Amino acid sequence: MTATIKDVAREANVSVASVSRALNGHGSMAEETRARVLQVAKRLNYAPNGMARSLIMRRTHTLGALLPELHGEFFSELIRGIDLAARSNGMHLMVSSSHGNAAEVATALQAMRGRVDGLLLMSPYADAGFLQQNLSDALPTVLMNTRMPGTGISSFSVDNYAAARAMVTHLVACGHRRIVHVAGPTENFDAAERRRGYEDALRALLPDQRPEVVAGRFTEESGHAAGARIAAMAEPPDAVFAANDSMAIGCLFALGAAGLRVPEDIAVTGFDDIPIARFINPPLTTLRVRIAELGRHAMERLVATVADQGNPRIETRTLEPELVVRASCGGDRTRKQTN
Amino acid sequence: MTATIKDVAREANVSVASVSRALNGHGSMAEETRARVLQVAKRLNYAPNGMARSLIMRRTHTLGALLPELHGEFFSELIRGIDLAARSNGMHLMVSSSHGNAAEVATALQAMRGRVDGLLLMSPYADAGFLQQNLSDALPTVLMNTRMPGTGISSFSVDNYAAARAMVTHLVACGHRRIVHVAGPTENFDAAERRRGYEDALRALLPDQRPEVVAGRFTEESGHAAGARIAAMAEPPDAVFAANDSMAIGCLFALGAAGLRVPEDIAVTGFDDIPIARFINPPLTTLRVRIAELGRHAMERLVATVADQGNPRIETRTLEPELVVRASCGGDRTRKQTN
DNA sequence: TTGTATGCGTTATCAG
DNA sequence: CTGATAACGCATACAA
Repeated sequence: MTATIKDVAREANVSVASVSRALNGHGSMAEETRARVLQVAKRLNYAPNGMARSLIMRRTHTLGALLPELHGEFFSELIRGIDLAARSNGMHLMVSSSHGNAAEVATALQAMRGRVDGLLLMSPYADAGFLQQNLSDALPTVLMNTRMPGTGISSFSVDNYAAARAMVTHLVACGHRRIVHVAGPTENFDAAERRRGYEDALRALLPDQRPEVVAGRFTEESGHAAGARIAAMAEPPDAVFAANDSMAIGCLFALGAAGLRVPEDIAVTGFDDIPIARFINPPLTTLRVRIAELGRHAMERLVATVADQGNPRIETRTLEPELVVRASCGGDRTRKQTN
Repeated sequence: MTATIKDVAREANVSVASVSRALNGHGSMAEETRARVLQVAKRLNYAPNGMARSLIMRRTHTLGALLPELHGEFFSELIRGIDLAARSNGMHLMVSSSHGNAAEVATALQAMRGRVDGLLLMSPYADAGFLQQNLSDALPTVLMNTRMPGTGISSFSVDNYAAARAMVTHLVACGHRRIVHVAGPTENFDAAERRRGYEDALRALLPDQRPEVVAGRFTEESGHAAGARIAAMAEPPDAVFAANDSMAIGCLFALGAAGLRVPEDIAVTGFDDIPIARFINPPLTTLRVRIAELGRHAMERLVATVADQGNPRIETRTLEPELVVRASCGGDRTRKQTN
């Protein structure tokens, strides 16, 4: 059995109160006593029980992160930022994943109660009503990329719509006419926003072109499959805008395997700017979302909210991704089009 | 304030004991009472406090994972497996990272005490003595890729040495003579084993060749830098064996950017078979480590150990990575060498 | 079937 | 400066 505070007290011939004082540095006590207690504690390899401590202190020193998934480069980056912020603030991190639908989020939410001081929630599948109903207002919460209830909750999100429009605008400016969109899961809010941006921009800029969407699931595999389908089209498009980089990369390889040259025959662009995008060949034009930074900011806000308690300042930050043009698409393309 | 068991008891006109019974299904009670309690609990949106529950039950239903890092495709895969096993066994997951040295591991170990039912530890920087001293034998522990204390602790690891030898053997069989190794961090045990395998195999197979090692840090960036250095060598080698795929991929792009053709001029191979390796072009020959599966197995063992308690079966599994040959290197290469 | 009382390990309040 | 002792929220042996 692990040593408890009582064991230390007995061995050091003091009360448990004194042990607690010695360890936490509260109150004043004889230096001699303190030294003895500390020595015994070390000898017994004593470590305070987190549960008991949390129970009375009403602080678990743990922050929860409810994410739809843990897997893939996007979440890897996100977790990096989250972990960084948590750790640098002396907080533990509890992660929970695979919330493909609202019901699972509800369950996870319940399970976190009394285990964490605050919650970072990213749930692209839950709507405002659900959140309104399931979010305990006793538990400090920060939302990420989630349709916000509009009130009382800090929220960090990416302006998917505006960014998608920017990408389409860029492609059109490069002279592309038939631009296909490889979409994310239909129930996913981010995916829906990106698609909406694509469709609106296309209709506004190229009224004679009909938006054309190929389904994907945000994974490399699904991007690969989408690429294969695109390459097999009767008349392949001259540009592909994938809803995220993973799919863009999968698509890239599929198109290459099918004999299409990128970017000469067909341009491919993505969304996120995940680390691998820097190295991929042919170069990938994409929309840079500083994922890790976004996660870190959200977590920092959560820490502040937990610390403030009485005075929770609401922060709503919307980040517009930055267009990163890596593939050259200017001169040649335009000329080819105007010919 | 969040509702407690007392609130439910008061509202339902029963004792807290009855509420507890109703919720946990223990003991027998009038169906009518149970229904009333459950209804009140739902109305009050009551959820048991995890801390208090853990304190008395002596089970936190939480498993801890101490990893050197959370970032990158390798850990992304690992976490996937870990999370999968934890969740499918109804366990919460607490992660802790960035243990670049033994001291940090010790701190993290302390912090986990009393917060988790069991620990999955991957610490390529800690040695047997350290573990012997810091691992509480009260806390079920499973080791991953860690020099084992040899006794009493389940351990799952990759046979880095044998795999590295296999890779060198393959390269030599393909006709390569000057094989450079891009190593991982020197203090990292996995990295050291892979390097040892490379050196031993090279000395055994090609006694006239001197092992040549370029430093790396397991990251894509460091692989890229290593590739640049290799391309700049007076007489570039005809093969590169990187200690992991991330570096191999970074290296690949750097070599390509420097005008070297892969695999015609120089072969590049890696270690891990991370997901992206399937799509990369030119194809990457690598050593497949079923990372997610390894994580899942380790976690399953941990769950079993936690459940057994009195009778902890020790399981030591060593996984030998499988050679995945994606790049063709047979005919041409051999001919070129023999000319 | 139900309620009372005790304890889990800790911190905090109050006397001494 | 130190030691009892009461919480914290919950589960359970025991009594009713």
